[in-house]
Amino acid sequence: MTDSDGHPEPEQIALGPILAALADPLRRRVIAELARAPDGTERTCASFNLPVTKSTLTHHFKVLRESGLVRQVDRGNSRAACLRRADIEAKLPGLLSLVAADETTGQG
Amino acid sequence: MTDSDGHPEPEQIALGPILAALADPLRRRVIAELARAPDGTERTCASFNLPVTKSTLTHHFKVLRESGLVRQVDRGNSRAACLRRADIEAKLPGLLSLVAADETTGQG
DNA sequence: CACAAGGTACGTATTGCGTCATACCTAAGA
DNA sequence: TCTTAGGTATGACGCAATACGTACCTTGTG
Repeated sequence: MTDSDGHPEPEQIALGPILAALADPLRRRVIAELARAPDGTERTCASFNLPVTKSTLTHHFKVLRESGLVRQVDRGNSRAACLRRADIEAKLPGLLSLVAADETTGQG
Repeated sequence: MTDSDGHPEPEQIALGPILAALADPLRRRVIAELARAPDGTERTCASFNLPVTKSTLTHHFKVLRESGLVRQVDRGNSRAACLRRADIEAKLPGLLSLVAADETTGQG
């Protein structure tokens, strides 16, 4: 066990929670933006400009974190979220490409 | 428009409804079994032995049908469901492999 | 210290989803 | 024709998920 601060181990990443997390349009938008960005990109929760309040934002990122899609690291003042690209690609190869290529996930 | 009897055209198949459909464990189990079977396999709704009633079964297959995952064709007495493998693979390549390979989708 | 910014936790309302029961339809067989 | 089997449509119920407001914590800055 490394941190397990709500983050599942790479082997514990399962299809069910991942699909459940990606079923929500807002969460899928977050993953799509992260997937299109270069690997290792760190972004704060608020930087995605989702049309929800702070508490709802926290809820969505908790789902993303507990599903294993993103890792949240403390950056002093705020908390940065970065995509667990390698872990997901190892367990579910090609999934992130599908989300990234989805034109429905409008960023405009 | 061909049939469009609740079946979306191949171009209309979108990631959102597909993921929403696959988020449910019962529906994912159906798709997993169909994906593991040879292409063109036709199965009746009841043949999957899902632990739900008839009406719930109809509901789930409606979601699968309207998302574009399966096509339901009238077979006189009953209605056979078959996986729209080519259509899905064209829009979302690799997705069916992930569902088929998921060991969480226990069939035992 | 005071204050603002970013997140979290708790409680709560509301919506959606899965589930069922019932009633109805169609096709095949006795 | 009657019965049985497989599906569908509708309505209702319960639970989970999304959403919000509020309060609170932490870090950084004035």
